[in-house]
Amino acid sequence: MTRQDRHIEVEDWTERFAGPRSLPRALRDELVARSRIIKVAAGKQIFGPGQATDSLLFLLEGTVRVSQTSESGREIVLYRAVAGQSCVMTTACVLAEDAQAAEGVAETDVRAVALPKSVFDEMVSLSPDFRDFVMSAYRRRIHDLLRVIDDVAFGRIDGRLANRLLELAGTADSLSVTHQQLATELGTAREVISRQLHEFQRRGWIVQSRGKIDIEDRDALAHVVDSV
Amino acid sequence: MTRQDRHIEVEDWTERFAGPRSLPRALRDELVARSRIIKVAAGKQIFGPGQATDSLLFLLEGTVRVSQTSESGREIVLYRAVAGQSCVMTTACVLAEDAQAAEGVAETDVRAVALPKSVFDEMVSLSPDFRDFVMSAYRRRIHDLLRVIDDVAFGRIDGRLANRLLELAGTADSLSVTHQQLATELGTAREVISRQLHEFQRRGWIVQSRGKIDIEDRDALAHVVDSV
DNA sequence: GCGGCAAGGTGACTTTGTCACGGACGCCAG
DNA sequence: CTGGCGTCCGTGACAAAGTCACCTTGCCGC
Repeated sequence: MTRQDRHIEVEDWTERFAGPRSLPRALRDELVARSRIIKVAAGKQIFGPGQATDSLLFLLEGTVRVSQTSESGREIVLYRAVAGQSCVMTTACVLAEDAQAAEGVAETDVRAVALPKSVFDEMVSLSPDFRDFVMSAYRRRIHDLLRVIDDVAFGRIDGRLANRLLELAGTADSLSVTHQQLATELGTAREVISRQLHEFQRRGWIVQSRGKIDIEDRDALAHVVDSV
Repeated sequence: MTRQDRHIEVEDWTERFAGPRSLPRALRDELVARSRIIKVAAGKQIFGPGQATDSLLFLLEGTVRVSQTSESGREIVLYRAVAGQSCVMTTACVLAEDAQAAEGVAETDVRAVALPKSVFDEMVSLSPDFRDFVMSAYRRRIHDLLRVIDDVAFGRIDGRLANRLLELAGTADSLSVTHQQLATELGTAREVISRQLHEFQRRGWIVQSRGKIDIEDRDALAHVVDSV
């Protein structure tokens, strides 16, 4: 990456995250010097237990899946950080400090700004906009976690599964995913997913093939989601 | 409360939460004028859906139980904010902004500083110590929520119940609590709790009477907690 | 074609949640 | 004291979800 490219990137992200109004020129110049743009290939772990990071990541492109693994080895997806949404801070900072079993994995190729903690602190103190951004990021995460708790504690898995299928598919009507991956999404066991998908297929809502699911009846699936 | 009392309170809490070092005299004086000490009786709701608050609470005395209720009416306790611990900010701010189903209830009589949002923002921008305090409060909450998710998704209820019994009892070996209350703590149904307690009693770990549980064998209960 | 491996299927069983009761206890009015 | 009433708790039958063990099927490289 040339120096010019890098400068362009920085101009871009400081305006996106901090707001041009409240970020003094001097501070921005210092940020140019003290941050760097990193790329992570799809599938790589970005943060996780036993991996102390002292920088925070701000997504420019790609999505990061954040999940938690229990002692017994079972896993559940907590949320996704998606570039382009309002909230693009991976909570590396939060989760890395607990030596918890939370980890973040790049789901696609990821491009992000790595901001050292010291710089982060400066920005928080100097830029009200940046501060708002950080606060709303935390709020958003807590909101996501509350949703997970509600689903896991009170939701039925048929509805939760139907929901994930529609979410993961987006506008497409076919998605490549294994039963095990879906089980991990929902924090349950593969057999449970297999049985539910079998039932969905029996009803003609989906068609399964190895590692792939075709959605045949969106409305029926959507109906299951909120019938719960 | 006399003017003198009030001043003492303020001296007290600003030093506790913001650190004397980094809070300018002028700001502190303004805080004296712009905050107030409130009291809440045990059992009263402090924040909840449909109750917009524009001030934040910092606990001086008492404990606040924060729980979430699903559409179906089932409830689960998310965490407790306890005065005297490092983290005493109720997340009214966070949870109130989502019109979510999270609510905070005073478990004991509560005394707290009510800080208007505008003053909160000023303090965040002016005091690094206060900022750290707020950040670590958020971290702590997220940590608590991750624990809840782990328990609900992967934990067995016998272990979770034994854990709550020991937590709620503290050092006492008797606690006044109904099966329904315990069910709410764990986000499950009363019948489930009744059956488990029946089993605990059969094994001689506890003795039940109406609305009351006597702990007979702490070690056995503690062993169930981590056998899970 | 074939060996090996990951994906998926299945049955038996346990644990947890749901539903519909009914009985027990405390408390207060008559 | 007695009859109601509300809360608390017990229980059985069932449904939903998770666990365990083992099997089959499709796929890919050789």
